[in-house]
Amino acid sequence: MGRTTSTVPPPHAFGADLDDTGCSIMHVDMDAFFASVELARRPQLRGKPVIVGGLGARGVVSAASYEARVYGVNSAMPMAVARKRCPHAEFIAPDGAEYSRISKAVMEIFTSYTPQVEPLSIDEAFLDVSGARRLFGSAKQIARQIRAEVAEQHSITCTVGIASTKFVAKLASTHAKPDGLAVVPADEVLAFLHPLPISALWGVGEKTAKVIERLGLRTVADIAQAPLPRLERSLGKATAQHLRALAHGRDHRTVDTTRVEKSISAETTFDVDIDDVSQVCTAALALSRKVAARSRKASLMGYTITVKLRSRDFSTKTRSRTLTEATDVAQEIYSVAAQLVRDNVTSPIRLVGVRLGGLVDARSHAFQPTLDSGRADWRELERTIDGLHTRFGRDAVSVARLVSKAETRARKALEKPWNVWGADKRGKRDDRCEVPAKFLSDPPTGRDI
DNA sequence: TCTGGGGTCCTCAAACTC
DNA sequence: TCTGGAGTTTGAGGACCC
Repeated sequence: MGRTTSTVPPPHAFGADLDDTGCSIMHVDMDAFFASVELARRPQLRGKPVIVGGLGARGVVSAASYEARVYGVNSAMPMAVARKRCPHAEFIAPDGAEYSRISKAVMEIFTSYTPQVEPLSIDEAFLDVSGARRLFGSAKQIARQIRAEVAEQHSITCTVGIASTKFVAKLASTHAKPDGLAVVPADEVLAFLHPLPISALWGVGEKTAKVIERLGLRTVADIAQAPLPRLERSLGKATAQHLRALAHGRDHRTVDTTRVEKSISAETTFDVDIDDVSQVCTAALALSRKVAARSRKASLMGYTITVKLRSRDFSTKTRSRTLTEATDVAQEIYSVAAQLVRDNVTSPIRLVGVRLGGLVDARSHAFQPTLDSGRADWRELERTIDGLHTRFGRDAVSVARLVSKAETRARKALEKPWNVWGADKRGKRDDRCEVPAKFLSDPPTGRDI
């Protein structure tokens, strides 16, 4: 979200009124998306600097309005720094559900012009409009209509880059921000690309830029002219060939509407570093539940469970284990994650994460009950809890270990079996959210639940 | 200034298989 | 049956993206 380092646009080969013949790839990027959504629903804040991000001790900026950027506030910046630079800004915690809702609605506008839409993240997408021209006009005309519709329906602005390839379209939108439209004509691609710094290339971040600079290369033109073996020695074969192709304006990737998720993860950073393994395990339990619930919602199961541990010095350790059967059961994910945590926590931890990888479609992948009959029971229980969360909200049911003492006290007054296992308050079994009979008479036990 | 969270992809080395 | 080499798989770490 606007994380790309701003570079000086080349003086030529780029603009809103240039020839778009042969340019059917569009990159649409919402401007300061999270901040714009907040401004749209709180118009009284318009004109004020708005900063969206984690408000905790270790939060960072997720998005800053352009008024805040004037003060040097950018995304990924520690919130403490943002507060110093722009103390009078409006600071808002992110509302992921609302951003997802608006994102979905905006993507629907895109698909009303072409089915060839590849969402890249919550706030940007590639569109291939080659098949939409007869109906809606040139790429530029389509871009203008899309921008107008997004602004009219959601009171937020977006920027569109149009080019013959995805990479150049993306660069064009980066340079046209905010609230802009830019075309890079097919025969002007090299004139547009070559003056840019190496960091403009997709895949060149801080580390790679340093390696390339050590070779004495500064611009995209330098990469295009450098001997390939020299690049390969420093960057590895794949990266060198990739960057070299981009520097020559070659990008054969098409707009891909069939991207599938490869992993589902959740992580959390503690307000203070934790050296108590059991506390790290408790966090891992909450993360395992989150990952499992999301994988069930997406009808996915995974084979590989990875735990990520970040220490005080920011060094990061990942440890994984691959199961013989795919799972979407929190209890299974957690039992592996907890073991990995216990085996690998040797110093205070600032971040713990849990990832489920090796994903397969749960609908075409039969769940394998093992000799341990509890496996199917746990799955059934967790599916029931999913239903309760959908109907009554995420606070309706939780795991005792994850409920704070204050909440526990508050719940004492309501402490009846039906409050825990999903029946209604009159004590009747809920026929729409069936709870496994086993757990009504014999709730699950175990060290961690 | 002190660094979130959710992802993907690449590289390298070790383990495994043939 | 043992052994070495080549190819494949897996795990770990790092870099990058938004």
